[in-house]
Amino acid sequence: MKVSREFDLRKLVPLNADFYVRDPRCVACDLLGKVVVRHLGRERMAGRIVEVEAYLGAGDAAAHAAAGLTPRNRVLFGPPGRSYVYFIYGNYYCLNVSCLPDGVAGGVLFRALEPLTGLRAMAQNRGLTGELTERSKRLLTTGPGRLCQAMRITRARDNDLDMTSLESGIWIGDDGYRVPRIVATRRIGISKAADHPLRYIVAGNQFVSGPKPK
DNA sequence: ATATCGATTATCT
DNA sequence: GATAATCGATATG
Repeated sequence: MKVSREFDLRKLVPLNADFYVRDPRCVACDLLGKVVVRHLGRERMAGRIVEVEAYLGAGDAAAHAAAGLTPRNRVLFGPPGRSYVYFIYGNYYCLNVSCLPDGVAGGVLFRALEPLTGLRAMAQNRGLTGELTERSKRLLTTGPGRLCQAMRITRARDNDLDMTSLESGIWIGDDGYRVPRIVATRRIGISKAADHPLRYIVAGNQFVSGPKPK
């Protein structure tokens, strides 16, 4: 998949809030192939979305929103297209985007990106030294904790940002790229409601988490 | 290649 | 006090 050569940040059009006012399952599928852009001062990083998970509202026992509104998860209940960043396992952050209209909970977790620009900075943020090989590129943004570390996304600074705005530091754009094929599987790392196929991956993409396919 | 396990802390019960 | 939308290191086939 040689998208990086063709990638042009200037051709990226931000997704508007209406995009996110839908069932998280639809939003999740349609986010595959879109691009996450991170601005940090002069630093610019971007990666194509290749793996996501949908989290629903009260009916989804695995969703943070299932227990009702709390200070932590309030963004999920708020307006669409905003960043929900949470801290997990004492070490890592995970990035989500809120879905559905204000007052209705739902979100999509970003699980893996194919790095496009700013790979050097990402490697530095991840503490990786040495040459970037095809192998080590997979360690940059493959996995929800990794992609947050690579892009220096933290809850204190980056929770509840408007991801439809170029000004916010994290936004999502469409450059017209369309993914070849989508596969749905069970979600990773959950114990409740684990049997629903709400994880969506770009079939055959090397940057999807888990054992390397062939 | 797959399996197991420790790290480390915010959040909720 | 228990758990977690994880990762990386280590061990073993």
